[in-house]
Amino acid sequence: MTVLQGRLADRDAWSAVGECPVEKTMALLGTKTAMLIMREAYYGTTRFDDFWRRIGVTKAAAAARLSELVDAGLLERRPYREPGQRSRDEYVLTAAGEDFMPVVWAMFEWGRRHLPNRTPLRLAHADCGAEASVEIRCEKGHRVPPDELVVRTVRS
Amino acid sequence: MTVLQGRLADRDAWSAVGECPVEKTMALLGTKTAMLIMREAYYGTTRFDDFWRRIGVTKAAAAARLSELVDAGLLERRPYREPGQRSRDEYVLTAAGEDFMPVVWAMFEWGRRHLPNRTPLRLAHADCGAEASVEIRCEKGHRVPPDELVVRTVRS
DNA sequence: CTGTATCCTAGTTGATACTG
DNA sequence: CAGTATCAACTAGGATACAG
Repeated sequence: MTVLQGRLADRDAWSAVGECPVEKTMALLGTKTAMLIMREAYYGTTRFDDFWRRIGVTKAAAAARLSELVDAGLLERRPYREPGQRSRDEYVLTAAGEDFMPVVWAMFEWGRRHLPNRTPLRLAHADCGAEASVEIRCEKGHRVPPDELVVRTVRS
Repeated sequence: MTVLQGRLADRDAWSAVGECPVEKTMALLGTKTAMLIMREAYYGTTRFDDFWRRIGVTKAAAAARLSELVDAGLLERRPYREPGQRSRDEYVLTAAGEDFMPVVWAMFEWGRRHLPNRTPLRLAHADCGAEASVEIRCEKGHRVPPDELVVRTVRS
């Protein structure tokens, strides 16, 4: 499958190189609740009450994860005011939060295809109506199959 | 951002529709160790001893996660024999395991871009040498930006 | 090299009650 | 509606020892 290329002879040294971004990302977002909050945000949810009820977790869990996601810069608290109500906060996606979409939708697609379920939900491209999914592509636009993907080092 | 389309008037019902694949995927693979095992498998690791040492977890944790990944069908135990040694098992990727690549590499790319780190590692397309990343595309080949992605229901 | 067994700690979550 | 505060349950993971 994937082949490692670069200057490091000792494969064991790779894991230490700069500390893996996968590991750091999991440390930050590797909980069921955080991932589902992001899914909800992509669905368009912004209010606290909608988050915890739609996800099906307790308010305590939702509040803890929401705060972490705000601190991590994926969501932003933005004040809003319903007519006749006091000002409250809603949680809106930041650019970094939108950039996280491939992770969530890649999980969605993998689960949809490889786990038993009957979800009628599909990703689609609004502009042309075709179904969408998550793929690995190179800068030249080629689709990159597993056996053509390599991990290599770049010199700083 | 993402807009929900379909026949369901009540947004609260969406989360219940078929049970979300993201949630199921997280239940199965939502641990740091499982995700790093998949990363290692993509790096080309197949031996038990390499897995736990390169990932930096205990043998107990690695063994538990490896068994789960085998049960879930992402990895397969395959007997091999070193000359003069008894037969042992190695862990090799299945088709379902390869399909999981977009999840791991999407995390890799997000972490690399949005978390402080100096990893010199980059994904690349072996055939043409260009850098690679994970993107959302529709069947017609259009790149789908966040605001053009929708989730809709299909009738069974 | 490829694990298993045991004990212990830390983090996530559920349940429930309370506040503005 | 939008949280906070507690407490208890479960699980992942580290440390260590042992085994084929």
